Amino acid sequence: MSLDQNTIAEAVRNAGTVALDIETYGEEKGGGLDPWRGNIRVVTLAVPGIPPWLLDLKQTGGLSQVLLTAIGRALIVAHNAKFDLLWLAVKFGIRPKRVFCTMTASRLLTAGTKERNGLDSVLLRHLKVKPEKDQSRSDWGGLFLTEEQMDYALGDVGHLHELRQVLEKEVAAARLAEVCRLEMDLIPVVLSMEEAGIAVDADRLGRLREEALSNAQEARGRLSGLLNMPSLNPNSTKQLLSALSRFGIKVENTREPTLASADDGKIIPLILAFREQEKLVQYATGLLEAIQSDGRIHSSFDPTGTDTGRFSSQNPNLQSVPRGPMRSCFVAAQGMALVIADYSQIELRAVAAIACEENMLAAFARGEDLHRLTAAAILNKSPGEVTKEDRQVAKSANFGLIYGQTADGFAAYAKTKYGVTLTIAQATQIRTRFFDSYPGIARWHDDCRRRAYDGYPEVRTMLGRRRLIPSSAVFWDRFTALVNAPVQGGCADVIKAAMVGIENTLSGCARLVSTVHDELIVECSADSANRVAETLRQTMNDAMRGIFPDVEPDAEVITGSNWGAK
DNA sequence: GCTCCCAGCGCG
DNA sequence: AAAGCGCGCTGGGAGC
Repeated sequence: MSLDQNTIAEAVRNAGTVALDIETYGEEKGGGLDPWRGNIRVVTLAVPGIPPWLLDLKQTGGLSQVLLTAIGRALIVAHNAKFDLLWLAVKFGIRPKRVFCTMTASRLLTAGTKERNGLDSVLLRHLKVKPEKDQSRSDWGGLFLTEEQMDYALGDVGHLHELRQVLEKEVAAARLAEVCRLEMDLIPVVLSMEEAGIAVDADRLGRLREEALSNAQEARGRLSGLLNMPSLNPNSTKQLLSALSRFGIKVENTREPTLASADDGKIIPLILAFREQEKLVQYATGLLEAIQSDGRIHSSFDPTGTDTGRFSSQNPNLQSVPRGPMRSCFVAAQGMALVIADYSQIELRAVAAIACEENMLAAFARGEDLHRLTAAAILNKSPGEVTKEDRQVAKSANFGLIYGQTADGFAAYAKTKYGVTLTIAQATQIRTRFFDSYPGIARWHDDCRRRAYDGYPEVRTMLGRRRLIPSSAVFWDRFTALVNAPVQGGCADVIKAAMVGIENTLSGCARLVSTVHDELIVECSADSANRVAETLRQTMNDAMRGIFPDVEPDAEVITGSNWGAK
């Protein structure tokens, strides 16, 4: 068996590239998808022009160091490469740096559509190859592999080199080569972030959970007492609606703003309190369950998990952890520190650059607070007169109106989100003044409206990332995609470029542990924190300038012992 | 007992 | 022509 592996290793070295795929299993539920709990059963490998090899690790007893070294130095071709490479990193300690992920390339080509990007679909679409019978959910932990399993595992890997060639051509033809390069360079970075995970103070999180649990139970008890319904389940909107109606509170749904507007000072506050505490319990419970034996949470981050190019995060989702005490439970390991960095007002800066909005660009160049500037403009005040409340209104104006919000929508949002009551006339006036103050934004919206009307089929970021607009899309969906995707996607390009940049500027002295859209969290030794923070700030600003050269960047960094330090 | 969808809500 | 955008997770409840 080791002879076989030497032969394979030599072929891999000669080819300089290897396509690979793994099959995994786990005793626990979900263990087959979790490299910290499951095991690799099969590794299939292929170099161009030679039939693929299958290594059954129960037969070979593992992978030889020679083969591992060869794989580690080769250009890896894989479908969902991050998955396979994470397992190889955790189980064998190899971390290839050159990667071509066929799923990523396919996703870049299909972003915005409902096309599937599983290997079967992609092979069928690009190579007209029919899939083997799916064995991915079969038992890969058995004593012997079945013929079907082996055919399936080999079939997965056998076409990957050819697929890569075809995809690279299509990517180039679609002018996606630049964003494709970025995404491929990013894969090892994201993988090492997942492998690092983020440390959690389980005791602290446990106490937080207990507290929220008792608060929730108390609210629930008082609620059922007040309504005289011992069996009421306040999680059921159906039960809640009928209970409320019997107490004279007629509402059409039980969403938070609806209930807030029907506040009776007794029942409603209890419902809202219950919901809030219940939500905290849910988060805390999920996070506690996700802590691995190393005391850290290794979430999955998916760089092409969205239509716009933003990351998605799951198992658990680290991009929706409530602000406040829960974030303080995410900590630096012993002797380490966290550097928390975020791009200040990055979406507004991106909009200013994309729309060539001179007033905004000038304000950023002067280092001004744009929410304050907007407040002065829409409320017809001088910047010195702007109150905190004014600034809140302006903030919601900046974020809402830019993405197409109507006057009605803006009034409703200001009310529910900031408790600021506006008449429709006031909201309309604010909207008018906003676009008068920022004529570049107005022209850009006109342009997008025209394209939406004309059925323009795609929208791109400055880097070239593309979101296709399905021909079935109605006017409004087209318009919002046209104004939103270049901004959200452009900002995603920026933070991704920064993450790749960090590999060069900070490798060895710091490691990425999490990211939340405009925020990077880095862990480093406590005594290097200040130096790391400054390098990180510069790297992030450089990445921003690389993509939006016309606007002043502003990355802000903070160091501390936990995520709540922000 | 399982799958699917919806309502609701956390984040940027 | 429609009424800001982008996600993931949970529990309830319908349907098979």
